[in-house]
Amino acid sequence: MGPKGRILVEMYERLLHTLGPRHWWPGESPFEVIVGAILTQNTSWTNVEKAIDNLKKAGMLSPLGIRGLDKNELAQIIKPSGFYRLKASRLKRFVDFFYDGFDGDVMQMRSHDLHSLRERLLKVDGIGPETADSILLYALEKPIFVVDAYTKRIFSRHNLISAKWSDEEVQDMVMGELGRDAGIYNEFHALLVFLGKHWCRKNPRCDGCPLEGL
DNA sequence: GACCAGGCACATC
DNA sequence: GATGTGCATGGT
Repeated sequence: MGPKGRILVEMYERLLHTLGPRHWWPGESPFEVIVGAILTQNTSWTNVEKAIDNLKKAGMLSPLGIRGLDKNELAQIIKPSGFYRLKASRLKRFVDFFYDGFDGDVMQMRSHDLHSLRERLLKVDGIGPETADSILLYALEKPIFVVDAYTKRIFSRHNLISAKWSDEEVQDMVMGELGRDAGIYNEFHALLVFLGKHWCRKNPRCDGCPLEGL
């Protein structure tokens, strides 16, 4: 582990101790996590919750449910999450992929290795790097670190990266420094998002931030 | 009423 | 490779 790794560990420990474990991802089943990952693309989580509640009330929060729904009906159900026509198509394409490749079975999908799954997910139209990685980590418990806008903002603020780094470069750096550990990646990403949402946004000047001085 | 939110695909240079 | 645009709702 290099100097950056030591800063990452310090950052992780401080966040964990001050904020506490985040128990991510919110969702009662791996499939719900996957749906949330697609619906939250460039969208606030409160809007996603409304859409997921609608799906639950309609009894359609399942692979079969979504597969059986007409795309326009699905779009109406998930409307609060925004980009609803686009996301209806993306959900439908994911469940098609899920049945074609894995019989709609999370355990079967989980039995494949990380890198082949990532490649296959990225071929699904509407699933990009962050959505794929969130699915891999939070629904399938694969050891991959999720990079999002918060991650890059916080890391570059603390001089671990420059703003120019690609998401993949950031991911490689973190995984190289911390080693492969799904539990750490899970908690770390959750803590960074929590910090970004509940601290950075309200305190842009960083007064009293848990990471002050780092 | 602007601005933002846990992206992604696609066009253009 | 870098940059710009459409997609849409609901909260601040």
